[in-house]
Amino acid sequence: MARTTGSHSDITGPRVRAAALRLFARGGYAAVSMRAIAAEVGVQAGALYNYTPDKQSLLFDLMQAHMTDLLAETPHDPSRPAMQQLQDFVAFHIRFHADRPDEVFIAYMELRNLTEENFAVIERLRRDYEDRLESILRAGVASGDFAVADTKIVTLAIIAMLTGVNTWYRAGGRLSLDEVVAQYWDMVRKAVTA
Amino acid sequence: MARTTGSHSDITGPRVRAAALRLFARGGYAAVSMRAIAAEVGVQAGALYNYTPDKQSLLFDLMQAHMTDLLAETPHDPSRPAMQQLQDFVAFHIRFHADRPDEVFIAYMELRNLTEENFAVIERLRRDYEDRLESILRAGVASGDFAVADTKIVTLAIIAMLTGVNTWYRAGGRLSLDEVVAQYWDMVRKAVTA
DNA sequence: TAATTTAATGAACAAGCGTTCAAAAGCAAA
DNA sequence: TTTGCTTTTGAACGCTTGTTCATTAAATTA
Repeated sequence: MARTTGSHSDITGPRVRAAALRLFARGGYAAVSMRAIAAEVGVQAGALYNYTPDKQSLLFDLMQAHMTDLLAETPHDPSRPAMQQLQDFVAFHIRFHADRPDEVFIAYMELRNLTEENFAVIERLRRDYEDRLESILRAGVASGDFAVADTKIVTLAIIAMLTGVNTWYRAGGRLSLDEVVAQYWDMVRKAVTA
Repeated sequence: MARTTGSHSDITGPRVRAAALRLFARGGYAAVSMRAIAAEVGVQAGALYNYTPDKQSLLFDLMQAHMTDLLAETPHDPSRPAMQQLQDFVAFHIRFHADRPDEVFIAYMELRNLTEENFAVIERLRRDYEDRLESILRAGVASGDFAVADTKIVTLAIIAMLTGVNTWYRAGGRLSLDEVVAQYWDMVRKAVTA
């Protein structure tokens, strides 16, 4: 009994999500039709509704999965010095985001296409992630390692700067990811120290 | 003869652009219908076509006007020390963008909804703006004022960081724009010096 | 092989899309 | 008041949208 009552195909389901991810990232949620997603999967539009209740859930599930992964993988070790925690965070953020350009693009561009309830959920996860960084900054200020006047502003500035990497970085380009991480860490380190 | 043959209303035209700007910024280009824009202006959809050949031109004209304004107002005085040119640039960028949240939002979010030709035009203007900053960084490196390994990366990092202000800054909030400018200048200055 | 469950089809739905255009309305000059 | 031009209307066009559902096909279990 490999197939349980009520279960759906374990092949088509992931392909639907993958197609939605690709197409949403390239064309934008509003501009991508269910028929276009179905065509990418090689199926008729009606079949998609075996795997998602509606188009909105398709978007929301992608964004929620991305944010949940992000939070689950974020390094977190308060026992380490703040400076090293910050370095770990910078390296992690750049690498994690470089690995998932489509997810990142959607997470930043399609917020306004979420329903009010769904938006609140994603926004909360985003804030949780920001809080991880701000905690590090506050620890560094407390220990005297960082010279930061307003940890909230610096948090947002660092995240904006790091996420900006995704607008230009391409694997196999002029710079390796190691070099990118090193350069950004150099800027961040200098910006938060006296 | 206040009205010249072939001219269009000088009242409705600007209102159409203003409505398109507002609605595109709030809902996204693809999700905003011509009928919605018309309703915002208080007119029927057909009337819009007295002021724009099509929806695409409405978007393109808004973005082009924004980028042209940006470039026209960017401070540029190579005779000043690089450090002061950079400070001027940072202050200008933050203030200019804070004044035009809708235009900025559209300019960053709706690039993919431009036709290929229109995209090339906007992309070129964006690159021109980046080059302004990179010129300042190169001058500072040449004069020994800046310690920057890769001016291209630092250019993109600074612009991403500064533009990020628009995601959270609201007039009348916790911080004045002067304070925001001061904090960001502090970070940028430290990041580009040894 | 027969019975049962799951997955996909393909047509249909009401609604909305960008755009066009003949007709009507509004206004300035003569 | 009449003439001529500008602007708006309102209907219509062909097409696409998200979603539903009875039917068919396929695969699994018995």
